[in-house]
Amino acid sequence: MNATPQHHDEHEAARAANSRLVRDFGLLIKSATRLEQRIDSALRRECGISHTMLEVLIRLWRQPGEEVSQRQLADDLTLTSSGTTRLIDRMEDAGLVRRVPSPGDRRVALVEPTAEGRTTFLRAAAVHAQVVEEYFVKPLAADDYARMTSALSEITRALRGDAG
Amino acid sequence: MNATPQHHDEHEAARAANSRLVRDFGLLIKSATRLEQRIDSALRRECGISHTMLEVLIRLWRQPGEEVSQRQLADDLTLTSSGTTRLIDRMEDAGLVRRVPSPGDRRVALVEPTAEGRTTFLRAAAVHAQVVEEYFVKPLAADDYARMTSALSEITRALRGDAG
DNA sequence: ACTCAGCAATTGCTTGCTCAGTAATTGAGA
DNA sequence: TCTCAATTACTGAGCAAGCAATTGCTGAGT
Repeated sequence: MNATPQHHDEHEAARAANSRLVRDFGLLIKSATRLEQRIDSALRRECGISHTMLEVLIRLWRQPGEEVSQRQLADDLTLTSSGTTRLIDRMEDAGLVRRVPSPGDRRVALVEPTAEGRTTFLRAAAVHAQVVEEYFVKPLAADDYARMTSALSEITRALRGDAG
Repeated sequence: MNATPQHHDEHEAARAANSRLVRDFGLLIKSATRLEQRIDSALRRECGISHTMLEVLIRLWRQPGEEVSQRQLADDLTLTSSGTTRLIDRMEDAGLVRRVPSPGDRRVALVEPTAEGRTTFLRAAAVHAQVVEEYFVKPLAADDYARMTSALSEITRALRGDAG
């Protein structure tokens, strides 16, 4: 046993790296990352779109008839406005959505799905559901699933609470 | 009420976008993404490192004395080997780690933390713990927290199970 | 002993994002 | 009515990741 400051720090570092908190939180990040990667590659392979694009399409059909601006999309997807601009560029090029000037405010561009966007969305949603079912629902007992989603709601609420 | 195929598809699309599965899974991705962003920006601001770099440091102190290759880091962090190469490049430039040729296999580069890496890690771990405590532990009842982590273990197990 | 399939790390190129800065438009207060 | 701070979208530059191809090395089968 050596009691130099270095040895003390090494011990502290090992403690920190193996703490409960670190381990558990790592699990959350890792599961989410891997799940998203899995969905993304399935969608690219089978529908030619990214997971982010699917999230846009989901948002566009959340409340049919609602006018959705890029700003709203940016907020809902946790993207910057420039990221959103270029995402919509790509989706427009792919024929999935179109930009329509807002009648009420000439600064905003509303985003609308096209007919092609709709058929792609229907296929993509099926792929998405299949992967989610397999790796999110199936591994969990029904009880755990319910608790998990309520816990996640709490977390997003806490995060939304303050700025940053 | 119009019964054209288009109307049927619109209805299907709205149903898909509002399904339980989609909503719940979106919650998981969004919480994880936002939490990670929050941690990343706190770490950059207060310690000058990214969240990914912290994950490397955590891994390096998981089993002190263990030899860790870039390949192992890549697997544990869910990164490609090229991504890992450049990540370690940056960390080496920042003085946090150093590459050491493996004595047993001249293909592999072992990654070791430096003294500076250790002090940075200790500060970063404190920042990390604080954010995790605030937005992951505190919003959850103790009971929910325990169930959540066991559920996450199940998910990672399911994901690890098959290739992908 | 030699070959060769396979693995570790690296590099060039591409993608998808952020940040910082810009231009047009809006709406609230003097 | 006019002004000006805030807001929307967009653009250029930069960064961190992935994919594909390359290099150097290893170890198993002949």
